[in-house]
Amino acid sequence: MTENQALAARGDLEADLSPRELVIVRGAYRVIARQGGHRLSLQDIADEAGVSKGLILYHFKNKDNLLLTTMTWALVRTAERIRKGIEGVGDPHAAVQALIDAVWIGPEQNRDFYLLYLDLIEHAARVPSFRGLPTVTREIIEGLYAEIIREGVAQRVFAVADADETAATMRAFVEGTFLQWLQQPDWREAHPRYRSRCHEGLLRLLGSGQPQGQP
Amino acid sequence: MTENQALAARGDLEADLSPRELVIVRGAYRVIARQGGHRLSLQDIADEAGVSKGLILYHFKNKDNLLLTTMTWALVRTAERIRKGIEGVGDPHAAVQALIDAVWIGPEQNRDFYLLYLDLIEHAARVPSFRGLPTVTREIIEGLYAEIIREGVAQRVFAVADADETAATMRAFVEGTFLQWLQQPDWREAHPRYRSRCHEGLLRLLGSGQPQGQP
Amino acid sequence: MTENQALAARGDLEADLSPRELVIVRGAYRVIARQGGHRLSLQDIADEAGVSKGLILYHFKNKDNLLLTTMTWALVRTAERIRKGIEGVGDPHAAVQALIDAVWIGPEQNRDFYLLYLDLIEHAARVPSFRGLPTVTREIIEGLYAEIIREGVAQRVFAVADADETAATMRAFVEGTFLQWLQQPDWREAHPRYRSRCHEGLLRLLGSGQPQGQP
Amino acid sequence: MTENQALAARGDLEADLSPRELVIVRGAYRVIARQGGHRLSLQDIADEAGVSKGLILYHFKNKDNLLLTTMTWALVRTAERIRKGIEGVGDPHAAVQALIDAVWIGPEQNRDFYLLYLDLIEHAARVPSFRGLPTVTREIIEGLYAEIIREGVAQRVFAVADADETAATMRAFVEGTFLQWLQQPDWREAHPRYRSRCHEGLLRLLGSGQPQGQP
DNA sequence: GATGAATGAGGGTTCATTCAT
DNA sequence: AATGAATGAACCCTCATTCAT
Repeated sequence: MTENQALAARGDLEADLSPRELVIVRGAYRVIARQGGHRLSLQDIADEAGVSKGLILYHFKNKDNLLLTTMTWALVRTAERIRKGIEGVGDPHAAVQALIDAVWIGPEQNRDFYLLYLDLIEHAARVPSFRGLPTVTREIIEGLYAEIIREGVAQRVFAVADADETAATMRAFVEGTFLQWLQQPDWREAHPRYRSRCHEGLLRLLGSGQPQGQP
Repeated sequence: MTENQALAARGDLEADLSPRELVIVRGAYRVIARQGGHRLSLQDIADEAGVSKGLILYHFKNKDNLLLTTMTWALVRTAERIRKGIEGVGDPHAAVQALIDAVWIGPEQNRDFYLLYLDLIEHAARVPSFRGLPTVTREIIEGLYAEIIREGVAQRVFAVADADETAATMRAFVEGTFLQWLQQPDWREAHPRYRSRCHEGLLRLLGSGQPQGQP
Repeated sequence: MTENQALAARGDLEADLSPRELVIVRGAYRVIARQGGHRLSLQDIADEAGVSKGLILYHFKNKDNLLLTTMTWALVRTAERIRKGIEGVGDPHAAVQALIDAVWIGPEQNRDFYLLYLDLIEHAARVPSFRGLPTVTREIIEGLYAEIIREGVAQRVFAVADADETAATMRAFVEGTFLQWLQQPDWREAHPRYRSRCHEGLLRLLGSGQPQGQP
Repeated sequence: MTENQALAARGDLEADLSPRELVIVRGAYRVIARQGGHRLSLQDIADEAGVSKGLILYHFKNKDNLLLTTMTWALVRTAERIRKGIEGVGDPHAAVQALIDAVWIGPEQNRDFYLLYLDLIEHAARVPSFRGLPTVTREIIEGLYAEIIREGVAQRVFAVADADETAATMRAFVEGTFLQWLQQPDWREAHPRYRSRCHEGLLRLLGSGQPQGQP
């Protein structure tokens, strides 16, 4: 697996943030995960981050901008984690396994991130300044998927006609599965089950699943 | 296809709403679709519905309750529409086609509904009174899917081990596809493309897709 | 003296204000007079008027609009008072006297009004929505002056070439005199002195003053 | 025309200001002229002057003090300019002409200064530390006027009983004329007209105007 | 049933001022 | 001398909710 372009281009976002700004962004991330992108006040974030409300606006100009920065930061951080998880894995099936491991890391972390992700989509649909985010996300994530697919196709392990198309399909399925899981009242316990279901579904979409109900 | 239990149990929601309440709920639905479940005031809804702000609270007690009612109404209405679309269709492949037709009805309608659906998930994750909604939705929708699957398996058209498990997988894939589509800047034009992709993905998950790249 | 057009057109401003709005406007006037158009908060006005802060914005939409309404109200009320003071006075010299009496009514009232008037000019110079106010004021006030002048000229009491031009000059002088007076540390005691000076200056500008230094 | 006492006493204000302080005061003057004495932040001034916000407070202790210094500086600078314009002019009529030339120097400059002057009066009326400013101004300006008057009376060109009283009247008229002019929507084009009107009014107040309407 | 005046809590934002560097 | 990060008070405004009519 080689370096991903779009991700690399964004990989230095942390470098753009001063230490103090990172503290605020991390606090904002925790509060968004806990309360949602709409049910939070700057005071909540200030308290969580241990700074004054004024300082947040001193660094981020306004609330929307802080939200945008925080969401971008979370996205990039997550993509980076996935990228590291699958890089250097040569065997396609092992790569899919590594992908699943990198994506389904744990109930709390996944729930935090995907609730924020839904907020992001909602914002992108209605607030102009957030419009660009989904495209960036898409390129990063689907790029990672496509690399796995191409490698698998090259090794004749996966039967797939169009790598990019299938990457998009895979992402749809992964995120759809998270959507279901988020809605489970027992999401904590259900995590491994959805994780397996996701794994199996991916293999099936890659034309590599074992036909069910056979020995 | 027989009557769905969970849906039937909720099918009389409209009967619970007085004509005046229906006017308000419909107005609320339009405003939520346009502005999102958080960026709306009771005044916005009152204006849209052509009633006074006081009347809304007279009928719905408080804002959260109106939101809950509106989301339930939208959910039930949509499920009912899908149910009608596939009932009486005997051939499994035709049933899948009918399902796709009933679900992917049009860019504007789909966008309105799925943005509201994201709001719903977000609310369910954080507001106690919304907690029950996803389970109801799940039973309704996956029940419809399962019926199609069972019929297809009975006719030996679909190769599927566990109908309920596959129904859940299908729903994950359908909603994940909508999630992708929502994020497209050109969602209006992209609608048919995602619709096809959804159709093909479903067949593949049902063990009935044409192996790509083969005659 | 006949009815003034511009004034009459605005004379029903009070009719546009509901009783509650009048209470707020009166409170706002007192606070502006005391603290200035910039050093006041909505809370100050709410306290002065004995209403809640929310009610002010319910009726006036925003602070600027309340200020604009209040200034217009003060202007119209003052113009009306002057108009009433001089109407029906036939003798030109008596009319000038009546004008002085109507304008220089008392230290506190004059100070309140002219400090607000300065705020008004400052606002008109910089806030677009206030731009129209000075023109209205001008037409009302100078119209009153012009009527006195024309009557005096008709009776061959005043020697003036252009009534409108002289009206403007008179107003400049009256307001300039108030400007001086406002700056007096002992404005309360100085009131009669400036009043006299204003009276004499007016007569002189009307070509009717006694040449000073003569018996 | 001899040296004016009050002016001389303040004439060394520039000497009190370090070069850096002058830069700040000049910047503050520009910002006040543009935005008004209330609608400006220290940051605005810092940006305009090209220094840091901290430096302003280092030199001027607090915002009010900077405003006071800036207004005093503008006042003294203007008075000085007028004094230079009329000094050495022996003929009374020529002196009045020189006064007009020195006072009505141009639309932009006049507007900047007189809007600041209104701010000054407003501040003087309400902020204790500004209370002394108008008296200083008065002594400076009226002193200049009085000198012209006394010279004209000595030469039997002006018919005036009390030079100081008339000086005050003249100033009232000049400033009142500026007040009118400031309120003109077309103040740029109206400048010459008001300038003439001011000139004629002054002559009339000095008992030297041509009786209008006579050959 | 229906309206809309009225309230008050809370949120985002501005900004003078302080202070460590 | 000079900077700018940091604070906190104050402000305008929004809005769900109450209630008299």
